[in-house]
Amino acid sequence: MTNASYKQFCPVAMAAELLCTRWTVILLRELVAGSSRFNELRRGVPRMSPALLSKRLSELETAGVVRRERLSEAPGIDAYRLTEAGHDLQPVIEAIGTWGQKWVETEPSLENLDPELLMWDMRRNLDTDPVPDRRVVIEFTYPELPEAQRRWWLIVEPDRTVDLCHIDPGFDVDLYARVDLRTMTEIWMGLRSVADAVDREALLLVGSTSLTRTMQTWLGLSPFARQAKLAR
Amino acid sequence: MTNASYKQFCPVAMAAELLCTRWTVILLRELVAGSSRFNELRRGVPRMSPALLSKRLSELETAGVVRRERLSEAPGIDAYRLTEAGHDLQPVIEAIGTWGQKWVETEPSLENLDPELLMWDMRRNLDTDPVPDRRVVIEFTYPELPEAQRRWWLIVEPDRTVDLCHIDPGFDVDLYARVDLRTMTEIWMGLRSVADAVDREALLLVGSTSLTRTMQTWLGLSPFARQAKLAR
DNA sequence: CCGGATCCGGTTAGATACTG
DNA sequence: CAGTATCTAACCGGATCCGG
Repeated sequence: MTNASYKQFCPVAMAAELLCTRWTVILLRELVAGSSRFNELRRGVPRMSPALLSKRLSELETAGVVRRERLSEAPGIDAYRLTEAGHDLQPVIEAIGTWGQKWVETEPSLENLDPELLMWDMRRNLDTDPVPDRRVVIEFTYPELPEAQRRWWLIVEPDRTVDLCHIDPGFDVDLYARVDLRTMTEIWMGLRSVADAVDREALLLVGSTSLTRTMQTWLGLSPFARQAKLAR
Repeated sequence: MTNASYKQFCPVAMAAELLCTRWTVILLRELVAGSSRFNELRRGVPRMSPALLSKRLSELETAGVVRRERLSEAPGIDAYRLTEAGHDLQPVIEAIGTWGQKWVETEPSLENLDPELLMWDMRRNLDTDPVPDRRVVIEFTYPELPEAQRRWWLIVEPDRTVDLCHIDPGFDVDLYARVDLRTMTEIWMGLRSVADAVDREALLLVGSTSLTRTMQTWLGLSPFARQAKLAR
C-alpha cells in the first residue's frame, strides 16, 4: 500500500512520493476536471486497470487528497471528491500540462488517438453560451474509424447540460461535422484552427450556418490550447 | 529506454510520461538548483543508484531537457546542464514543492534525516551578505550521530564562495553550533526558528556574538520554508 | 451496469559489485 | 571520477472473475 520512500526531507521529494507514481497525475487531472464516480474516472483514464485505479484512489484518500463519499447505504456506490488539499493540486497539474503543451513533441501522441476520450473532453469543455437557447444536436462522423466508433452526438439540452451519445439519439441534427480523428484532435489541442481545417477540406460542416460560423467559439478547446508550442 | 506511454494526447499525460517516473523530479530539483556533474548530482540524490541516475540523464537528454557537455577530450568528464525547456521546468518543481510543504505531513520524513544532505543544502543556500568580509568558519556538531557524521564545517571564503567539509580544515572557528539533527532540519525547513531552538536549548551557539545574532539571516533556509504548513 | 478483487507474466527499480 | 553489470524484489498491465 505505502510507496517506497525517497527518504529525503525536501518538500519536493515528499510530494513526489505521492504524485509521481504511474497514472496518479492523470487521475488527478480527471478529479480536478470534476469527475467523481469510479466508472466516470475509468472513462477518462481508459487504459488504467481498475485494480490500479482502486489502489490509487485509496492512496489519495490516505494522503488526504481525496474524500470518499457513500452515496447510498449499499456499498459500491461511492463518489470520490477532492479535499481542500486536493483542490490545491490544481496549480501543479496546470504547471505540468502547460509545460507539456509547450515542450513535448506531439507527433508520438498523435499516433495514439482515441475518439471516446476526445469526445468526452469536448463534452466537458463545450461552451453553451453561443449555442441557440433550445435543444441543439451536433453529429460528428470520423469516416476512417470502424462502425462502433464512427458516429458521435453532442447534445446541448434546453437546460444547458451537454450529453454525449455514441448511439443515434433520434433527434433532428442541427450540424453535421465530417472530419478525420487526427484533424479534430489537433483542433482540440489548439494546434490548428477550425477555419484552417475547413479551408483544407479536412473538416466538412453541413447544417446550421450560425453554428458553423461560431464553431471555434462554442467548441471549448483543451485547457492548454492557448499555450504556444515551442518544442523543436 | 523508452517508457511505456499513457497513450493519451493530453499535455498533462505527455509531460507525465517523462516527469512522473521514480526519482526524476528529485533529479530535476538538483539540476534546477545548479548541480551539473555526475557525482555532484549523486550527492544530492544519494539513495538513487548510479545506474538509474545514468538512465534518467539519458532520458532527459533525449527529451531535450538536459544537454550533455564534454568537459575534456577524455570521455567520462561530462557536465549535465538544463536546456531552455529544462529551465522552464522550474515552475513545475516549485509548484510540487510548495504543495508538499503545505500539505504533506512532515513526521514520516523527519524520521529519515541525512546530515550530509542537510549540510549540502545549507551550503548551497547560505547567504553571505550578512557574514563578515573575511574567511569565516562555522562548525556544526550533531552529538547523537556516529563519529563519521558528527562534525561539519561551513567555510565562507574571502571571495564569498562557500565550502562544506566533513574533516577538520584546521582554520580558527568563528562559531560553534551544537544541535541535534532533527532540530537543525526543522529550522532548515522553516518549521521552527533559530531563536526558538536556542530558547529551548535544542541549539547551543558559542563564539561570535554577531554571527549568533544574525544566524536566522545568513542561514539560507529551504526555498519552500516560507510556505505555511496546513496539513492536519 | 457498478465497484472492485485476484492471479499471472513482464518491466522497472534497488543493492551491490566492478571497471576504465 | 564517471559510470556498467548483474541479480533480485517490487510494481504494473491485462485478463478474468465476483457480489450487489
